[in-house]
Amino acid sequence: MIIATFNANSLRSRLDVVLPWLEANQPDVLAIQETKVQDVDFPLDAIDDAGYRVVFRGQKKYNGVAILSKEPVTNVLAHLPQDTTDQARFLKAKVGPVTILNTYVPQGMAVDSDKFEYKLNWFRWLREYIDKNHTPDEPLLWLGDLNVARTEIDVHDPKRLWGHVCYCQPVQDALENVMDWGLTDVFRNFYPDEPDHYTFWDYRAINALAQNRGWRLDYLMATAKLADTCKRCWIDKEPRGWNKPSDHTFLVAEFEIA
DNA sequence: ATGGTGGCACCGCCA
Repeated sequence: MIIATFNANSLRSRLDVVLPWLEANQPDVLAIQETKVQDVDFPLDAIDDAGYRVVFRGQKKYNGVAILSKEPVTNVLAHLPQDTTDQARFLKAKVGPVTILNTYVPQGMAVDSDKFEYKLNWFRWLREYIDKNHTPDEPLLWLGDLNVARTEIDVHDPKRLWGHVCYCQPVQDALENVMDWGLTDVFRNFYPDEPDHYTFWDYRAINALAQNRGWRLDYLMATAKLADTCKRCWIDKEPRGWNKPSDHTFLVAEFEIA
């Protein structure tokens, strides 16, 4: 079972990347963040033609999440109950035995902003949600754009970037607190202590991708039961068919699970 | 270089 995650920065603008990637890689599941499309305008036909079922939750202009799957999807929940602002950042679905929590965690804007406080709260709400509704012995996968670089090897310039909303002590603590529930960083399991593995390159910075000035902000966080079945995990930097400067890329894992 | 550009929907906001 191949499961992937991708921040699209507008799904409709990135169909020319997503559709060929689906065709070439045939994942069982692709979780997408920042679809940036209202549900009424979701590109259902294109996804259907690619051979995928899809559940989604979007809103105008910002955020938006979707889960594409070859197999039927059940147990769908389209908002994090504790988050009363309802910003289309959370989508839960079950595919086969695996519960998938697809999230677009708030970026946070600035550490002294209300949005940063919202970001920290968001992690707390997620921890509360899984505490109440799941157990660590289930095959569960929390994935998506988590907007946190976990450690100094997850950013290209840790000295300069320390204090950024995606790389500072409060967000690292907030993320680890969710992981403490019983989740493991699947990619890091395969490449412990190796720097220079990134999933995001800021397209506003000149040559960020070419010089690998990136961040690791996207994750597959699995319970032990699921992580133990993971045979490989990789960041797919191949789909450079972007007609615009790149942003996030695909993070993929293969699980040996029915 | 503490900037930059792209996306969406509106006359700016967010990343």
